[in-house]
Amino acid sequence: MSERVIPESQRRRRRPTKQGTVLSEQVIVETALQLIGRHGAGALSVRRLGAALGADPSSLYRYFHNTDDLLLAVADELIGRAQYGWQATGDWQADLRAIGLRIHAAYQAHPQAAMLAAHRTTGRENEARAVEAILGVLRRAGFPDAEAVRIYHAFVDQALAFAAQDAAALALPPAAQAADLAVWQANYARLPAATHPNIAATARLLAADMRGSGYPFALELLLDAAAARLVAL
Amino acid sequence: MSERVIPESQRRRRRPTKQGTVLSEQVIVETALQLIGRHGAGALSVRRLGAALGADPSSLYRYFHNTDDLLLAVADELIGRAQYGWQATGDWQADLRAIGLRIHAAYQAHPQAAMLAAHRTTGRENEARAVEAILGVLRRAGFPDAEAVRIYHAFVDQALAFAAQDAAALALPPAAQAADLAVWQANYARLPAATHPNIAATARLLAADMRGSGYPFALELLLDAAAARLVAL
DNA sequence: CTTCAAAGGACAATGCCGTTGTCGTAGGCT
DNA sequence: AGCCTACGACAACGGCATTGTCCTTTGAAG
Repeated sequence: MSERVIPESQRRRRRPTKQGTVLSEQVIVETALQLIGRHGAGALSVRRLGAALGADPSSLYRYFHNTDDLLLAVADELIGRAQYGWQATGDWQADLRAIGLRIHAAYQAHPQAAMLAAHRTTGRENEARAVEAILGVLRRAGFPDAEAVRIYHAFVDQALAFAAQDAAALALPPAAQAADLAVWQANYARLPAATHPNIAATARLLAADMRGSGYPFALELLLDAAAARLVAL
Repeated sequence: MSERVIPESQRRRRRPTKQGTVLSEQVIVETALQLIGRHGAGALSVRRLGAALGADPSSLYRYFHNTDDLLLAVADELIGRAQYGWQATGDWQADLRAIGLRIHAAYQAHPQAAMLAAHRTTGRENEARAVEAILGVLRRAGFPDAEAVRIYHAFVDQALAFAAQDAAALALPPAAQAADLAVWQANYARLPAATHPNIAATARLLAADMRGSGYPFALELLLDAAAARLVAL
């Protein structure tokens, strides 16, 4: 076979599938996003995507080389969505907080794609725009260049790392997801004070706190520490 | 079949496989780590693991309920290795710094496994020991329980999230790894000041800083912020 | 209009995968 | 010495991504 993919721009024919769908990169990517959103993590397989589109699974290989290729196309869409509509306010802490939470939220909306996207440097337009914006906020806040770069690095890596981390939790099969949670609710709640005094003393608090993401608070700590450094200059 | 797993502690018989291996949780987990390390994360399948052990794939189900269970055991092994030989010093900041860097280092030693394991709550022995130790450091430092738990959450998730993030970079094929770096060295270095003034102004610093992990500095910021909160109590 | 190359959807097959029902053997207790 | 059953082995099932091949349909050229 060697190669059956034709770039979207060079497509001339549009032939409907047996069930009447007219395929295109756009339609496939959007359906994939819907599939992930509606039926959770494991739902994205070539077979199921084909079924959702009303097309034979193998037909998708006319549009993407393989599943990774497809997921990258989906991921590309996400990078843009994280920034969509953001505007600088002039308050650097508020701005960074907003950017951090936006990145986190955008990726949580599509956990499957997030896991792939979060640790790749694309060097493409949307990424460059984000780097530029964050560096701008820091430099305008008064951080010297070297310090701005260090904080940028910690800030962005932390946002992406947590995004991937929390996405991974969401992308788990429901059973495993429930099991992970149950560990805090049941397992740790029962450890005896004799062997695990600190866990026993805080079990209730742990079970409550570990339900959610650690990111918002971690972000707050990072912003606090950065502010302290700005003052100390 | 319903249930064929017997807890390691209650095992009495040790029957060698056809090829002579004597199975045990330990042997299986260690072989899994080797397999992942040598042939990549994709190499970990029940079938291949069975082959590497000289046992029928189905035999592993006498030791683990399913692959996820096995993966959790591998994850717990990594957590155990991170703590091996650690001792509290009484200086809470130094202690947390040491634990954080140890976790990070232990996972970097097995990048492929780290990617699979870093997102999971194992509920197993080594994890409980780590939770207990970290909570102990924070409570002894004087943080009230609720605050200790919040900081524990941020601290541990940050360590694991960065561990997974940096592991993913290490686990990339060398070519892709080089390409990622090149983005900072070449791509961003060439963006014109007209469109990306902040990147242009810091390109050299960026290229240098983005080579390494953002974790050590992010950890420092977290510890600084926590210390400030302790003082403010 | 008619023609006709080839785009692209469908089918079938390949070789993975995790998992489970079942069987027989041998380990170790009494 | 004899029994029970733990546990390794075998075989089979259904689902996965991917690919070789066929054949219908498209749409441009004449």
